[in-house]
Amino acid sequence: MRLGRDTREEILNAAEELLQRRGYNAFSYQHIAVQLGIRNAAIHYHFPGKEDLGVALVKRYRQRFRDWTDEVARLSNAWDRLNAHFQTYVEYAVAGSKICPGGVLSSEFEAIPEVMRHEARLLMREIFEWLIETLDAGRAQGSLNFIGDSRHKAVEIGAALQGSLQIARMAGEERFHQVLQQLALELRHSSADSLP
Amino acid sequence: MRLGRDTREEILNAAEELLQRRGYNAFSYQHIAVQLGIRNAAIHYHFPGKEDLGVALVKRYRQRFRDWTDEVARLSNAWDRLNAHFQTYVEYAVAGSKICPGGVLSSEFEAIPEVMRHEARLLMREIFEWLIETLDAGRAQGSLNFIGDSRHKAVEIGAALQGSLQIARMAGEERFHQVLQQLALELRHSSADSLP
DNA sequence: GTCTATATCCGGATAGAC
DNA sequence: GTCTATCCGGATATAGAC
Repeated sequence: MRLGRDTREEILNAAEELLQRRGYNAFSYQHIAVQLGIRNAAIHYHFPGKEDLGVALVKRYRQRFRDWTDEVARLSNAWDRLNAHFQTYVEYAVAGSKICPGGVLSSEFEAIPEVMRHEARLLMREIFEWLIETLDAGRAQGSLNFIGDSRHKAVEIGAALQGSLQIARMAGEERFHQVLQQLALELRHSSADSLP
Repeated sequence: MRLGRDTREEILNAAEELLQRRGYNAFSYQHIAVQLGIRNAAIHYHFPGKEDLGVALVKRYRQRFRDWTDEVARLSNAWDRLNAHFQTYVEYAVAGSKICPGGVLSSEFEAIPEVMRHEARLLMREIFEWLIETLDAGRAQGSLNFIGDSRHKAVEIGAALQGSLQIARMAGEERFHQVLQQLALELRHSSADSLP
């Protein structure tokens, strides 16, 4: 209605918020419609089916991540890049009971349309490839310390981030920050200085 | 119908399976009814409302965990106890795209009845209390090595387990085993023997 | 591009017979 | 304790006016 108002974008923004708060199957076109002050049918004009909306959301996450990696590529220190990645999750955490896209999509994996599953797999893969690269770079330059296979460490970190955001919902936001602190402690700890 | 058939138990078993595969909001009384070859209404006889069923499920998880901790308390080695805990998750993983109760409940936390949330919080707390105790015992006896606060490490481990089960769904079961391997490697690694 | 109105379906739930 | 029948509400979705 108003000049410059991009309804499609606003729908995506509202849907993204709802997705990370309630999950895919627990949000409806009604929720979005009420929030934007429009009608149900208006959303169907932009996204004929709910799965179209779902796919658009995941594609947007993927694009955003690509743009983001391009940006942080400037940072020469791998720990700084990894820390910047952590910040994404911090933003979810402080927003209050928001979980990460991967967390939503994997939890509901068996209950989302196949097209969405496909996009979700791609998103996952892209994130982990970046994580592995970053860990390898960090180990090579000495800004990150860890033992074992970087691919294993990457999944461990990704899983811990995803899991701790969810746990924070039930057990308090501190839980998330404690995990973040622990991850950092272990990655920055040179194995020379030992146990307490 | 048949002698000794306990419908209530069978409903719980089917529901538990569905919960960990599809999530709370994505399974219906229909799913259960079809699976057990009974009618919708029969389930309502045992569990008047869906939330009654949900609460019963979480209470059962809690009871099972209490029984389990009593059992493994025999093991004098903390690493053995922790490893036994890991086995619970391995069973979920090899069952194929099953995630852990905490993972389901925390992902859908904003979309489940308040009574379930309450039970879920208790379950979480009990698991983490046990994890912390176990880590402390392991550190004291030297069977577990880690740096930092045991409460932080406990959440890190719990989050990694929960997250990796979910990630395994999208990226393959190996991911879960890689995390398990990495966790073990780090916990059993004496900081004397250093990087490769 | 957004509306009203409506269609369809499904999940949760109840009443009452057996 | 399980059935049949039925109700209700919510969610996805479409048709057609504006």
